[in-house]
Amino acid sequence: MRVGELSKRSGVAVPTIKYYLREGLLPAGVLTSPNQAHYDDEHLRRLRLVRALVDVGGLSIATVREVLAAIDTRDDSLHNKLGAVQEAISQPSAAELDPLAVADVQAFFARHGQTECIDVTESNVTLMLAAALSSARSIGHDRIHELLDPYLEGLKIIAKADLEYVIQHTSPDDVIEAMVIGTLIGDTVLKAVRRLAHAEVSRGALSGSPDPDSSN
Amino acid sequence: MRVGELSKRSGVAVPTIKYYLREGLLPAGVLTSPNQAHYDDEHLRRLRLVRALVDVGGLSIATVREVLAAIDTRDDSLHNKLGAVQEAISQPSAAELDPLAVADVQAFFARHGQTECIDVTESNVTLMLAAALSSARSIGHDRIHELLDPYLEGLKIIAKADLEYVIQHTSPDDVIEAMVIGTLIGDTVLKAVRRLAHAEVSRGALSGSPDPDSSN
DNA sequence: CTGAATGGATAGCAGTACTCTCTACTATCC
DNA sequence: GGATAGTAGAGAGTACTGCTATCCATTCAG
Repeated sequence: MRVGELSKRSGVAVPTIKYYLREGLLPAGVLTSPNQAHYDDEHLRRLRLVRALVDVGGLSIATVREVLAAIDTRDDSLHNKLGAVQEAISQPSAAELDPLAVADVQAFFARHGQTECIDVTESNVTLMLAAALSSARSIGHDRIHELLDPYLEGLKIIAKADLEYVIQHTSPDDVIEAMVIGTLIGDTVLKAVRRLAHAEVSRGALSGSPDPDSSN
Repeated sequence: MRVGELSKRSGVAVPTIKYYLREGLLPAGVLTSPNQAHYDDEHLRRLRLVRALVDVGGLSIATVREVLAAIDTRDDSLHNKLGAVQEAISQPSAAELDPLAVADVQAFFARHGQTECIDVTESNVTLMLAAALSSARSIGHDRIHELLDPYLEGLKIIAKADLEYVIQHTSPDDVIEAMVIGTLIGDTVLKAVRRLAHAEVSRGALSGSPDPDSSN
């Protein structure tokens, strides 16, 4: 198909597709003549992936490029690839780290099997965690780290479901893509469902009248 | 204190503070003369809150303004206030909703006590959820809704921990602020811990050598 | 043959979050 | 009392992002 059809089928405007081509988010089509190129279903698929990363994941164009690069690394183990993708989609805030927050993270790791001291700056994921705890501390919430263990407990259930989903519903070729999408969409879904859970909980606990009629 | 000291104590540059004042994120100080104003600890506190919302929550200035407005509504029940804040911090993507995704959300509510049909467009939270499921569907993941129930199960544990944290560590005056911060920082923490959980899980399941040596 | 579409390139534009500059002042130290 | 530093308020300017618009030569479709 040509760019016009690609645009129609994906719902992405032609100039935007051209922009993505320029930015390297989309591989160039096969040139059949100096000003005619042919795009296939892989392009369509990739284009939809880009849109999903941007729309659902809220990723910047630069981050999308990193994620795609990680996905396209074909000569690496799935585990390493997933790690690379995770690094790409986990951009920590630039704020300074509170050493106490770093200690919180290290203690958390120590509690859960990590025997030796870890360096939180080694991974964006741990950095993100430490940065979040730092921010909490900076505004006076120095007990947030107490939430880490219950969070992990809940997330074990969630991560297990994630894994099962990926295993059941994707071919090996698509595992990484599914993990990215699942992670990003899952983040959004988790956010939303957590808010619903909060609302549910607050209905009983925080309502104007101290009415202990409910739930739990 | 004057703006210079406010800046020093908060780590926010004076021009930025002035910008926040202009944008209504920070109430004006008490003018002691035409070009002298006095700021107190409440300003400092609010300023740090703004920074936390921006840095940790990744909220836009406009969204921060909405959140603050919701927090400052003093004549409303906590539950309603929390709802308003949640609406403010839950900005769904603008993409079109897939009716099937909407049905997924409705089915989810039906499974969990909501007897009558809900209108997903009535709240940003449900809209966010439906939008995420729509995006998933648009790229061929039409089974993501199967994750909702396990997610809820995990999130019940998490939300309970959230509630306990808020009750134990905050005075009634600060409950809403703590919920906002806890929600936003919690989102980030959840993201990070979920990624760690994925890494943990993938180490066993996806490693290059199909080595069934581990875990669960 | 004609007109729409295409590839490729460059320029422009709207939004965001500041940041800079300027004009009055005021406050204070010497 | 004068130099110096700090301040309020307001508008313009900046850097970056993610498109969008325009242009041109070419080419394909009818």
